[in-house]
Amino acid sequence: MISNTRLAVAAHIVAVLASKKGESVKSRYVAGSVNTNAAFVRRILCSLTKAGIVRAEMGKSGGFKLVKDPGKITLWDLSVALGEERLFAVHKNPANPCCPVSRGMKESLGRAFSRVEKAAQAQMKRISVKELLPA
Amino acid sequence: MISNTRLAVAAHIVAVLASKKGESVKSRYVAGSVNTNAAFVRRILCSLTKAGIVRAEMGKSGGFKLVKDPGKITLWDLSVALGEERLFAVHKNPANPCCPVSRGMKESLGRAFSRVEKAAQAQMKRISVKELLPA
DNA sequence: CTTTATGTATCTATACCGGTTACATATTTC
DNA sequence: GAAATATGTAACCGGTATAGATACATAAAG
Repeated sequence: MISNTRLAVAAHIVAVLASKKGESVKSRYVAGSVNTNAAFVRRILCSLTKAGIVRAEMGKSGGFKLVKDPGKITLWDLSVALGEERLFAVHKNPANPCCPVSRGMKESLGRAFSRVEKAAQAQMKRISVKELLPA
Repeated sequence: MISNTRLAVAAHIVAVLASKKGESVKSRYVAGSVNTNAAFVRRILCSLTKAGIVRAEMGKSGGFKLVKDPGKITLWDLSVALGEERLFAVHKNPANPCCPVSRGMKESLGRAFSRVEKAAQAQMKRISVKELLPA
């Protein structure tokens, strides 16, 4: 049902920063842990920076460090930072005005999906990055 | 977070069948309500048929009809029928064996995501197609 | 036998995902 | 001040998924 892995990668990235306990970490190092390239990691780190989860330091001897306590950064925080809070998509085909079912369907689906997403959201708020770290 | 709209379309399709109260409905008619083409609708109806939610009748004067009570067909039933029960994806990059965080990350993420999916699933089981129909 | 439905394969345009390169900008270091 | 090296971000690319469209074999009714 899902397409991209950005939430997973974001969580991985933050976990790496958390494991360094506030030290400055370079995107290249993080990329090594995720096993991807540094530019992709920076793209995600950029969203996290704008969300105030991470601080970026420019220039030589730059890098990234966590701003918040890893125990207080939840999966939901990351989803919001990435702008990916929706779990379902409704088709965009225009409703058929001749069909009563079609007329109300997209609104009904929107409400139904919102209920499910709300339940998921509640759970995501209960899972912090700290729980992803090795014991 | 989601890419495809098959669950939404499947729900729409079943709602149309439900509104016809067990009568046989042609894929072409359903396609008119969803505002898409009949082959796409049949592709989804095929999954629903295999899942026992719908019965297909071949040949001239063929069509589709609901097998189950619309009040007993849930969003979760449809997701299972479509083989789309996962909401999140973990990146497939191999773990970096030198990094303790990386070593455990994919398992940790799998567990975390499963918890969220379970919450979503519980909610999806509580929403039936009947609730999507106009009052 | 003709008509007309489903089942399914194939083709296509579009979009997205993630990898990659490149380079402007910022900041430390010398 | 100049060199070195980090982030920020745009641009491009190949792979893949989505959904639309056509086509046709198969099945059943008339």
